[in-house]
Amino acid sequence: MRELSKAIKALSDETRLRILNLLLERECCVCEVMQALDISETRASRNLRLLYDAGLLKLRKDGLWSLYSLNQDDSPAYFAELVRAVKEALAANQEASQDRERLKMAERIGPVCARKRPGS
Amino acid sequence: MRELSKAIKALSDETRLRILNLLLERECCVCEVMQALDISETRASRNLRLLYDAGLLKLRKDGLWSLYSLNQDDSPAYFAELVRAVKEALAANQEASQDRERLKMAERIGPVCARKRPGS
DNA sequence: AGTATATAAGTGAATATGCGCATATAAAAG
DNA sequence: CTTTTATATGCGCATATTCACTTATATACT
Repeated sequence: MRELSKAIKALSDETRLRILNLLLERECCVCEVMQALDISETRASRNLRLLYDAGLLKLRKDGLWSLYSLNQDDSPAYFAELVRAVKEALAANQEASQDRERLKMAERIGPVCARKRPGS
Repeated sequence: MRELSKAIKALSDETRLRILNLLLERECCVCEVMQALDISETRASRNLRLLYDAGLLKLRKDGLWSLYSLNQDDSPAYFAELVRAVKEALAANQEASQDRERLKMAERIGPVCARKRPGS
């Protein structure tokens, strides 16, 4: 019960729903998330970590990059159901689809460069 | 997005998951919830109200009683998916099934009498 | 009207959450 | 070893959440 409420709590925040929305598209590093959502590095990192700690994400390191993706393997079966329900809700959502569009423009260039980039 | 995160937030608390678990069985009044979960009237009432405000519950009045039940009609389609996912998670949960057992013993007798009852 | 009772709501205290700023960590490159 | 850079984290502040205690509502009964 504790584990379940923790996972749901992790999903109960708008920033984290937007992050999950991105990761439903593909694996992302922190700086791609901050670009696509136009949020600070701290905020992206913290919320990714929180989703990870709840057991919803996998983490893979590649040099300096931390690559987060959905954990679809070694998590309780009902996690997948929760994520599926959220995915369905986000599919029709306008803000979510804008974020998905912006993710296509995001580059794996690090937060320093990302801050310097124009727009969005 | 706001509405979605609000609904998920409503589900992200252990007390409210336990309440939802009861309402998946049947319609309940406040004092049945407080008996089955062994919590205070204030706590039961407040958390039922919160689930109601999130759009997850229906409320029906019968004299002094407030009867809450799952809102399966006029709520967004993805609400049903969320609830289904939670139901699946609770089905296998020990504490949840204990609560369901205790609900069978609960009576519609009002919080005053419920406080006087022995046990649980 | 007056009383009993099921539920709701105001208030305040303890705790938790979300975020930015500054700093730390760690891998790569020079 | 030093510097650069992607990410993580300690700290503090503002806000939100949760709960119990108390009081208010409102229905039913006499």
